[in-house]
Amino acid sequence: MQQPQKKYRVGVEVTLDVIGGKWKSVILYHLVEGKKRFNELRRLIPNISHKMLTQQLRELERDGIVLRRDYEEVPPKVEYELSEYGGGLIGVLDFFCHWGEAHLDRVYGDKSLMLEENFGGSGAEEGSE
Amino acid sequence: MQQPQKKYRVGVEVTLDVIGGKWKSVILYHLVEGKKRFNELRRLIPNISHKMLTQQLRELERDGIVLRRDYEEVPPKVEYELSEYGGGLIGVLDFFCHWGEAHLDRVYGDKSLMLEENFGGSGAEEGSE
DNA sequence: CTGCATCCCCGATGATACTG
DNA sequence: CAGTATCATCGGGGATGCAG
Repeated sequence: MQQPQKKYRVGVEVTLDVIGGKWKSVILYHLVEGKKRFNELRRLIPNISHKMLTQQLRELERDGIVLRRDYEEVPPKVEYELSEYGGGLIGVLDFFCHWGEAHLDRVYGDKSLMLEENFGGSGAEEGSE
Repeated sequence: MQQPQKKYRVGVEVTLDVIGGKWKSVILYHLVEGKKRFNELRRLIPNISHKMLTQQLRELERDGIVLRRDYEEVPPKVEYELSEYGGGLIGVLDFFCHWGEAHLDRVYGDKSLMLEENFGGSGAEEGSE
């Protein structure tokens, strides 16, 4: 979805470009729960790199899916949230989550075996607010 | 979705692995219309390479999304179609198509400018049948 | 804390050739 | 016509460093 010159043959391709990246929908999935700060998202998606998160957020922002609010303070504080337009994708994200779990269940018989355990259960929360 | 060892954090990731590839959903989109032969799909998706189509179809088949029927004749004749299980994705595929077109409209004001024109209009059809 | 640029590697993808 | 294998390439994405 970078260059307006890009041509598509079917609407499906467009949608995949917007939310189909390796991380896009995972980011959106977490934003459905509410506003999230940059590092908050990094903790929620431990496998994503700093660079990727920035990049994907930029694209989602450019496409109008998420809103970026910069509090312009020091230290920097930025929050990301689903835009109203992006809210139209919640239904699909929910379906994805549900379908994916059911698929694991169908294929392996026990989805719980496939989902990684929680990573930050050690109470490393920071109450900077 | 190759190795059963792969771990996921959220169902969303699973779904994206199954239908989120660059071509998966486009292939499925065309299969919604009905059975399609291999080269028929190649014509419908002119930008996909022979190898990619084969590979993606194999994965979709392995995941139970599409059914492969080999007529075992010469010349070879193979048809692909959406499985009953894969049919559960039609709703999403339809949504993707619709949402994608609306998105182009929203972003550029005229989606028709973005969709490539049909590719085989030069009458180069071969009536081998 | 958040963001941007650079370098670099590896895997995804395409081109080609060969088989049934 | 359909499938497989091999090789070359391109770009996605990770690691790192610097800036505000």
